[in-house]
Amino acid sequence: MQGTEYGDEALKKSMTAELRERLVIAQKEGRPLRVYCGYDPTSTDLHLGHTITMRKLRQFQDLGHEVTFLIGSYTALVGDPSDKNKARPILTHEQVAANARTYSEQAFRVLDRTRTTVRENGEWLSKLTLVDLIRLGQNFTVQQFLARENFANRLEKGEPIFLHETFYALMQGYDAFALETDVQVGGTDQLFNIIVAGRKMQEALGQKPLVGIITGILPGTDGVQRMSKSTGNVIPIITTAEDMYGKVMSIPDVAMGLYFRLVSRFSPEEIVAIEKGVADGSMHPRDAKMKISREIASIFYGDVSADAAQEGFVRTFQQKETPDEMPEYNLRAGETVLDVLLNAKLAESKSKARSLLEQKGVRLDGETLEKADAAFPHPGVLQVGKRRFLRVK
RNA sequence: GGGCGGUUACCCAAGUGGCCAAAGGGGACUGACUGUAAAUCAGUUGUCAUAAGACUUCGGAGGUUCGAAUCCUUCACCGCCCA
Repeated sequence: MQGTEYGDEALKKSMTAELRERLVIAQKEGRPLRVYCGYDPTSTDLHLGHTITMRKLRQFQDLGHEVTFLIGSYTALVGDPSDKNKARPILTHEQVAANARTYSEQAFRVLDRTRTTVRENGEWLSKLTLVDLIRLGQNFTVQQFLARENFANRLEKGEPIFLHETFYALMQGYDAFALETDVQVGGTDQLFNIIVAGRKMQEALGQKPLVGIITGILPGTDGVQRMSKSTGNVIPIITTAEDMYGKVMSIPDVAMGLYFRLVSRFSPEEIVAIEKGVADGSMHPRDAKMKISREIASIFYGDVSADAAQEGFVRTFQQKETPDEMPEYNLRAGETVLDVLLNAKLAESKSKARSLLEQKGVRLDGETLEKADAAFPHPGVLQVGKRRFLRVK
């Protein structure tokens, strides 16, 4: 139950007890637990936030249980209203299919490919008839939905709650039934979908209600809002060790604890020791953050790449040397400073490029460039702001 | 189906005929300070133009006016109340 976040002690206790009980039952029956977590293919990239539940799945996997990586091909067509102030845009079949393709491949960065079943909930959800759906709906009341925090908030603010959004929980509950789920893993935003919808649905359809493993939610690089592509604060899985290391280094200190607990392999004792060190001043918070950055880069890219990323980071940002690797740009005859900034996509418009120059945010080999319309002085390392570099040749 | 209110830039939100490219806040970006942290301070934040200025933008379309985010018509969408 490490790294879980139920927001309610009683629920945590009962879930812990039920999990124990379920393990005993499964052992008697000589079968592993059926564990799943669903991921809606709403974008092409998985990010660090997704990996919390994936790591939980991995733990079950390593203990010999049966894990299903469920792609919410059908639920993505509806859009989960969880933790959203607004209704999500509805995706088309084509978008969902395209996103789903890339998902499982990324997931195997964490999951054991040979022991993972990948399924899509379209398999069973597409077969439900309207009458089936209505029958499923008989197990729930409007009040139960209105009691949910996010719906209640929207109701109070006079914002729309669309009828289709209520179907999402039903669909997810039906997934739990279709997979004969023993254990479902999900973030706190999934509390309702798992604990209310999933369990109730299973009970109504004659199954033993599942045990919910509810994990904490990882804040994004801003340190406050949940990591999500639409917020623009994600650390993607598919990137480079350098990028991943740098992005973790840029999170605010207050978010460090959650990163340690949710997405690292450090033991609770190690984490407490590090935090104690930071608190009593024996460890610089920067060094603690370097630890977690290296750790995360290492999980996805291995120790060698993680160490290299760390070295590069220290050289570039602590010793202010130019990084070894950076994008390159071939200077063409007659190009001005403005042209280069624009063509290399370091600025999105001429106005923006000009203001970067005015604000002394553009340097060539360490020298501040100021004249937008002057010919580009000479090949060298162009730096925009603190972290963007370009080798102009 | 009826009555009322609403739709403004990345987001929230002010503006109800010229002083509006549009207050304020958030976010983002740049600089200072730092630990590529936070906080703080200063600046930038529609496009084009060295500049003067020009052009596009206030849900869509049309109209009134010398002049519209602001008035009128109409369409679309949202909320509230009534049924």
